[in-house]
Amino acid sequence: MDNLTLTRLLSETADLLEISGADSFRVRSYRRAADAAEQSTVDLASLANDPARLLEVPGIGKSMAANIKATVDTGSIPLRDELLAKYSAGILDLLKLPGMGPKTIALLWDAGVFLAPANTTLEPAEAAISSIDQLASAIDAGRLAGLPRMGEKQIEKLRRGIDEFRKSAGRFRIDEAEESAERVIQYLLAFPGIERVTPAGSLRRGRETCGDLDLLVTGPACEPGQTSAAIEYTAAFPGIRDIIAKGENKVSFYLANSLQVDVRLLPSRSYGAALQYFTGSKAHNVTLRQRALKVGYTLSEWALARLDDESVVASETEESIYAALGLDWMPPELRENLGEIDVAAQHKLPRLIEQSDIRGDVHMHTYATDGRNSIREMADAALARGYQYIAITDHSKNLAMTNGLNEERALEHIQHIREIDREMTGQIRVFPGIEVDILGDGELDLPDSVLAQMDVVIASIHTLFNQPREQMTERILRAIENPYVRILGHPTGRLLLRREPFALDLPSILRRAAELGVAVEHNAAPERLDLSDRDLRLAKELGCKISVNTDSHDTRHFDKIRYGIRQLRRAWLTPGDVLNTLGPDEFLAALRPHP
DNA sequence: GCCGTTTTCGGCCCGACTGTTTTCAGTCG
Repeated sequence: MDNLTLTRLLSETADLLEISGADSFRVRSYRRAADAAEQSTVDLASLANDPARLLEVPGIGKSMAANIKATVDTGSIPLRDELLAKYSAGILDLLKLPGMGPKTIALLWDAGVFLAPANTTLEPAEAAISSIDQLASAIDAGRLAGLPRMGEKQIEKLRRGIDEFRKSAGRFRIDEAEESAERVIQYLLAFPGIERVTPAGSLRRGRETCGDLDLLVTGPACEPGQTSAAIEYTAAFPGIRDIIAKGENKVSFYLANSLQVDVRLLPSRSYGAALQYFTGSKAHNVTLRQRALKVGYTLSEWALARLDDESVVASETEESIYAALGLDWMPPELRENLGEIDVAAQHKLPRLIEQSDIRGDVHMHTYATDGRNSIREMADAALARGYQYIAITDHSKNLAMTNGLNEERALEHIQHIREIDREMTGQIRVFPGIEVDILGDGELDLPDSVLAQMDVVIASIHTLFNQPREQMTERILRAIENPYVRILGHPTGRLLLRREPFALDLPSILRRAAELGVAVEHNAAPERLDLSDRDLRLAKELGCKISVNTDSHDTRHFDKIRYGIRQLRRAWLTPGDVLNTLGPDEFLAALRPHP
């Protein structure tokens, strides 16, 4: 039972409780426990028989500890099973529909919308329809009309929501969301009277995916009473597919790619409060507001104000709000309620790693294999970025598809790399390297005699990634035992939103890598970002060396480093935690020594 | 269901928008 499963079970229990009309604070405690499981770097299930340690986790009390134990023993939570027996599992999908909350589900449930239709002669495959499908057919059959709060518009909203759900269930990668945001921002800035547009929400916090886009807009056209022109202009953005809502201060719509965008117009005097509020995260804001209450203030998206006479204490900038609460300003990446507020109160926030700290990139390909540029072109592009070193790490022979290097070509390639390195003396170092493939049995596909010539040996899995978990784990553990391996490449193989990560026992791998001094790569490409912020925190806790690289196949790809950096920041990593902040000689010296 | 510098009981974050409810409930972030 991993934390992810536990998180799902706990939050499903919370959803079901809410539908059943349970006490909202009881629901909240299940959600808090789910959050705790999601964020924890320790496998909570492994502590099931150690209640004392479980109870140390904030949000876990006696009942939750018992629930966790039950999940280990039975694979589920008794309360969840009980509720699922009453409702059906598919009912949880309904919560994903816009406008559909627990109360409405309960209403529809009581009205019998989800009872199996009588007299069906459906084949079993067709009979197994989801609650969403049942809802759709209930709408079509007109069975919602006449129910309380179910007017024409409400029903139409549900119908649209179902279409939306079927078209794109899910989140958007941060780079895609960023690109969409940029288009809307450019459009908005063209309006006279709009001065500033700032993305808030998960995009500002640098999460790897975004569910929707929050854009905060300010300027003379956003002052109270003056907003109608700007609202109409916003609603006329040519990329809009459907308007969801249009009010005095807010327009919500779907873009053609189904990304939801919320544009909010704000008076400049509340800009800081709004930015703070809409940046979140929700958990961070809840804790912050509790803190405000304790000192006699109330915090909303409009201002931090005194409770007694409602006078405004701070509102124009985030800094002033945090300062009024005795806190240092916090980078958005830290605002996940993982202790940042306490640390900010002690004025001990770490100096997070920044893109400008990065002095080299040691994973990239050239047209010797599947890259698109030469060694020299890659080196020039890296130099133009201000890097002090790179490593050329083309593929090895097992990846025939990429024209991977065999022994002979690999040795030849090294000579070319060394030539370029000499040519560029005094400008940038170019290290010879290789991305060697880990075979199905954990062996590498090039002999040690070749690897011994390389400064940077990255071992990565490229094939057979569907092997069972134990086998995949064993395979990587064997590979990093090879004394020439200095970096474990894209360790989880995750391709965000396209493929599941490898099935792996990542903690065991990280632990062993730390023992051996093998660095673990954080692949910075947004479609990879293969170590989540939680994985990165674990890697740091275990004392792993971390190398952040772009795996560039093209000179233009170097810029992807920014996504990797944001993920590192979300994991509270400082320059000292990441090898690439070192200079060229120090970087090589920090890697596992050659035998 | 959790938690404690007022509390082992009695609290637990806040406001806007929507649709339909002529005064407010539900959803959302």
